[in-house]
Amino acid sequence: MSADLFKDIVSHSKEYGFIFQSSEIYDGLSGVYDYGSYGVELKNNIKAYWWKAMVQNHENIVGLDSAIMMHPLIWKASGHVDAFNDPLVDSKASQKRYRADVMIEEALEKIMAKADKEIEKARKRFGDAFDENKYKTENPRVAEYIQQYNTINQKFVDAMGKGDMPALKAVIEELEIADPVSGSREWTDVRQFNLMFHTQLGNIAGEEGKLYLRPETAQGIFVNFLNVQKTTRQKLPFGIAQIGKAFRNEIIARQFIFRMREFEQMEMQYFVQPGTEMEWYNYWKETRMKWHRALGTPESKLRFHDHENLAHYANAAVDVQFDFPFGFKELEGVHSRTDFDLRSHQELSGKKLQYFDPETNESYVPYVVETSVGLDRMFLALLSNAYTEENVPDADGKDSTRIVLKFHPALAPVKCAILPLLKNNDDLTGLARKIFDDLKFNFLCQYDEKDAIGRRYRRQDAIGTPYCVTIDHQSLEDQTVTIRERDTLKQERIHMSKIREIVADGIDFRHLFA
RNA sequence: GCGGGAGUAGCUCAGGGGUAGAGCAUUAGCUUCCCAAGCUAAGGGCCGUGGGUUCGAUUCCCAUCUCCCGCUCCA
Repeated sequence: MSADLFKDIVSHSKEYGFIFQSSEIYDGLSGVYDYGSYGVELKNNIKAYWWKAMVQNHENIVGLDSAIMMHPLIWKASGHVDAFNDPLVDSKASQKRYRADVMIEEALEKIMAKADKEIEKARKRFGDAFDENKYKTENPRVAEYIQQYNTINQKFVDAMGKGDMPALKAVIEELEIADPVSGSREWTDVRQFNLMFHTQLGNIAGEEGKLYLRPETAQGIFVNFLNVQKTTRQKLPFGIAQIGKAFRNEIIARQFIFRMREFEQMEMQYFVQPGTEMEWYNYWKETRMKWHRALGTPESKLRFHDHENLAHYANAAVDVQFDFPFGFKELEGVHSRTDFDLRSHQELSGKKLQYFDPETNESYVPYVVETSVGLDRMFLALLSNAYTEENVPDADGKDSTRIVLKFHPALAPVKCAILPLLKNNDDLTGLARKIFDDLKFNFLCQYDEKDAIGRRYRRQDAIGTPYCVTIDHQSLEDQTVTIRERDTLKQERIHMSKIREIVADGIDFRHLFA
């Protein structure tokens, strides 16, 4: 059921120009998608809503658009170079996947644990006379454990240092590591997965010119922290917001635009006085949830999910999850990032990244609370939530189905369709054209005279247009038109001079901030 | 990446060893004053791609690419 719904949404996205597979005529490019003409409108509207909520409505949050390409040392400082080069290995028996380095470390710890156990036993036996160092070298069993640990650990460290995957596999075999699920010792080759895409600067490929495409926008904010703070004269706490592309070489990109290799983030880093970070963490957690709920998304489809395993930089982390057709998944992350990033950059660059607090008269590295929404995920969440198949009465009053995208009017790609009731009447089409030419300066409108009026309404429903204005014979006499509301199908006859006001009010972002 | 399923018109799909169909959609014309209307006509597919078997492959076999489901990962 939900799998079918998901397929329907994917088909609808293509058929109505929201999302296309990248490079489709060349068989596509895995995990990359293009946004079609209505898709880009929706996406731009989501960005506008976020930017208004974050930058425009907070005097102490300012924008930034940092470059995708950055100095490679930034990714060294951020931990991405070291922390996201995972060697992975699969069990052939159970097909379970494991981190090779984690598995080896665990096996090595077990060996050390055996040695420690022997030592503890001996300590109890010999009491005060026990000489641990002597025992370690002279007891054959303990000495062997330690010897084994040292030699294998050395091989492990060497292999990791060189990125030698076959050597890692050899270590796994030497340690006789078995898959905990199947008990099998049959492993695939160890493979390296690099999270970041490489590219190079200049014409000559070499270590010096090696660059990464950013895997998150946040670092562009951190390295500009002082530039922005000084030029905008901000005092703590204050935030820097950025919307931009990021790239991750995902092991497996799946579920349509949910996990893509090229994607877009809407991030805000909020710089706070150390010690106040949890206060702000809670503030942003609630504030961001309100932002999502304001769009009319049912409460049952949004929830918090606390992180149990924290990333290397965080001391608290929570996801805002949305109930996608394939289950509850992360939509946005709110993270307390401590001073990890700024401190790392300060150390590696040798430049001070500190804030001078005039109140306490001291300088310190601020703590950071991050909010990070996946723009593409937001798009998919809105699309999933908006997609509705429902029965409505047809011309004879019988049931017919329609597919309608019930976007919040402020986010809908096209705001208003202008429809002359008949195509073969110059007076009707002429007046409709005049209305269209006037309204098009205010918002995205569509003029459509093709096909029966009912079909045109359905076409607009399929792309989520909130208002349809129809020009009929009465319009020629008294300058009134009918305006149809997408969700209720209700029509109201209004004077044509009122159209702009009604549509403008309906699509006003203001309603999202009530 | 592993296992399973799928790829035929823009969309949803049928078919089948002898170079392809339906419905909807699209375009044009006529008709029609309000929720997928009717009539007429047109355009659009080397049946995902490459190889093999065969006199002949879109159909059978192999490989590959892409998508879906599960496992796994997710700053």
